[in-house]
Amino acid sequence: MTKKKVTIKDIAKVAGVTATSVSLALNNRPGLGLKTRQKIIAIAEELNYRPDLVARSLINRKSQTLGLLIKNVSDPFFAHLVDDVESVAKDSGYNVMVCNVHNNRDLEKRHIEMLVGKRVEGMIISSVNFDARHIRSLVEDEFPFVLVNRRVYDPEIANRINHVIVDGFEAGYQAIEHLYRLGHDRIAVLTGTLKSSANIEKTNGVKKAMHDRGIFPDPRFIIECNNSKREAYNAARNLMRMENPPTAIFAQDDNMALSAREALLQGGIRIPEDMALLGFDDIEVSSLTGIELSTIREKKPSMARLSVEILIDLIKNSGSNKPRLPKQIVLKTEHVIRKTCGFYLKGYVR
Amino acid sequence: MTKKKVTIKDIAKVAGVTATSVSLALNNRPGLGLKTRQKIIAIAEELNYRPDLVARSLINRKSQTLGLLIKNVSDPFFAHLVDDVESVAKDSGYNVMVCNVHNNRDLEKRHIEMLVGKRVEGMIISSVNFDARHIRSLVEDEFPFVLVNRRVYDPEIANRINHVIVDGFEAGYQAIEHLYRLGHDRIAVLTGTLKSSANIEKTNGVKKAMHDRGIFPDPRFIIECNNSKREAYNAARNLMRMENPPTAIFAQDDNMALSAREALLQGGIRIPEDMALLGFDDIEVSSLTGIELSTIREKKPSMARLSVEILIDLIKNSGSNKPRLPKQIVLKTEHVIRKTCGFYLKGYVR
DNA sequence: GAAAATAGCTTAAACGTTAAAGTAATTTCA
DNA sequence: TGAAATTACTTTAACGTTTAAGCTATTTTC
Repeated sequence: MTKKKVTIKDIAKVAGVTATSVSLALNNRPGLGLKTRQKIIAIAEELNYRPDLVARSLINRKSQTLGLLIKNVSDPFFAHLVDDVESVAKDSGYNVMVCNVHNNRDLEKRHIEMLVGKRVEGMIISSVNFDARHIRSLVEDEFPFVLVNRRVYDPEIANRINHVIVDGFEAGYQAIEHLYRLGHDRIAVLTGTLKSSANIEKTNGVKKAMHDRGIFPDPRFIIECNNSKREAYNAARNLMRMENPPTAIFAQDDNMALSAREALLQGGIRIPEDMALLGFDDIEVSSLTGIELSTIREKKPSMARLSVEILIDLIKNSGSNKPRLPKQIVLKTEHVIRKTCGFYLKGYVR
Repeated sequence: MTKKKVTIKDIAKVAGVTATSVSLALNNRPGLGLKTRQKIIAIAEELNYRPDLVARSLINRKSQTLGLLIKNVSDPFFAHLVDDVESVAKDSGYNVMVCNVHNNRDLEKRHIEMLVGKRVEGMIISSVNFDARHIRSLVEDEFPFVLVNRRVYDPEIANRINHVIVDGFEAGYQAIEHLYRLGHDRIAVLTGTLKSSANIEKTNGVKKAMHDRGIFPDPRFIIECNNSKREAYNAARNLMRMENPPTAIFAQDDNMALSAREALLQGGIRIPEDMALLGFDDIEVSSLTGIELSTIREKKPSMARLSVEILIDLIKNSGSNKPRLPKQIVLKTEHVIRKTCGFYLKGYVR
């Protein structure tokens, strides 16, 4: 059985003082004589005392903890986000509770309630479905949070929300432009979940770019793959088997791109000779020799860093009631041209 | 400013009852009339009440939370571990707090204290340096925890600790045997941190296998790369530039193997023709077409699943004081033969 | 119809900590 | 020298919940 925890009272008893004095001593606060102070500290050390952060949280309404909601950590994009968020948060003395939400709206809601219940001081949310109700209640409660890579359209709250996103529209637009200039006009797009603003906007950019260039794609070319590897794999396999297949695929994240790549290569399709491939995110794998996926990535400073900084600022100022404008940051993207888009094969042809 | 939270007392006031009644109603416990019960629930709903889990934790000494210590989540091996642990834990109603420890013993200690302070009910530790003091104090406090992929040698506590590990010795032994049978006797080994039991044991297996086969490796062939990509990259580059280089490299994790691969390929070395390469872990990337890293992996059921199950069992029974033998599980490994070890090139030659 | 049981609620205490206010002894300094 | 200030501590209450025990009025039992 777990041994009984040593509390401040146990120390007090041994030291012959009151719990308050122990608290003062251990927290290094004035109002106590040097001798008593040292005695208390020694006893605490001796008894191997560890403060109960739960009790402390309860009384000062702080937890020194941030919540982070993501899709799932085994996706390298999010893993990297977690890492960055944690390291920036740590510099300000915050711990991070990570929750995997798995495209499950109900799970997201439960996790948000759990985090609020655990008194996290703020949240970074990178998982939210764009019309999520629960976000609204966070806004109404004036709970500090920042959306990352997601935005909310709900007009009643949209301009009260802090977010850090990439310019998905432009990225989508330029993706198509890039492929178009490489000579493609039969371009398939594997979209992420269209419940997420990031993917909606990329898709809008894609459509606008196509429209501007007079491309009217086969509707079967725009496939919602929900950021799922399996779905992307299947979609690519179906595409390549069409009687009149596309000549390029733009996958809205690198995971899907790599899965499509597997499908194509296994089907004997050469990349980029037979099919150009363009991803999004520039996860680490994409740069490996033999993979060399052409892709698009956010420019620095990272969404992770920015969002934590905004969040902490938000928390710090959440006492004051001067209304502050929400920070809504849109990061630009940049192309990382490697081998799979075919640029190095033939360059731009138009 | 964050709005004031609705508490049980607020509900009580509105309902004209006492806090106790509210608690009874919301927790669905007997001792209340149906009408009052319904009224209270309605009001709670109305006020958008969310229980304060901190207060609840304080009183029932439970947090419904497990701690998980890993090196860092952006390493796919650990990301996968996190994912598995979380999903198994969730099935039993536990949340998971993940802490990245980054090879930093002090950080590990602080994280452990934080987790204990936050009253996690148990921990899964996959980060610990084999001689870590802090583990000892967990043992002394009879705090429930399970080591994953790590074991502790300290004889005073070694047989009181629960762990789930892979048979590193055998894996290391067989790695060398495999390469040897493929014709190699100049084999370099990129080890993980030798502060971790997992790597120590792999290395012992390696040495034994070499010894048994009369191989006395150039000491410059055994390189501690600390599971670092950069170090593995540099090590591989140095190896290939030697006047009498090895003909095979065994990297003790796939990350290092892939980094070594980069170095070799960039240096014009063909894999496996000029240099065979064998990894460990079988992370997802390793199977991608064009990578096809030969590697070694744990057999199912996964360490993650087993460890959570053991931990939860431990927690459940931590009230009873019948002493239970610690569970110490050693998983076998299996080879995943792909292209980089050269098996498919020439098969075993001895 | 009196004793016993029950239903429906309340009171009080507890979890481990911190904050605010209070008290007694000591020091300061005009 | 004596009022004011300071020091070194203690007392009390609070954070939001749960729980054991208590109370009262009603119902059941035989």
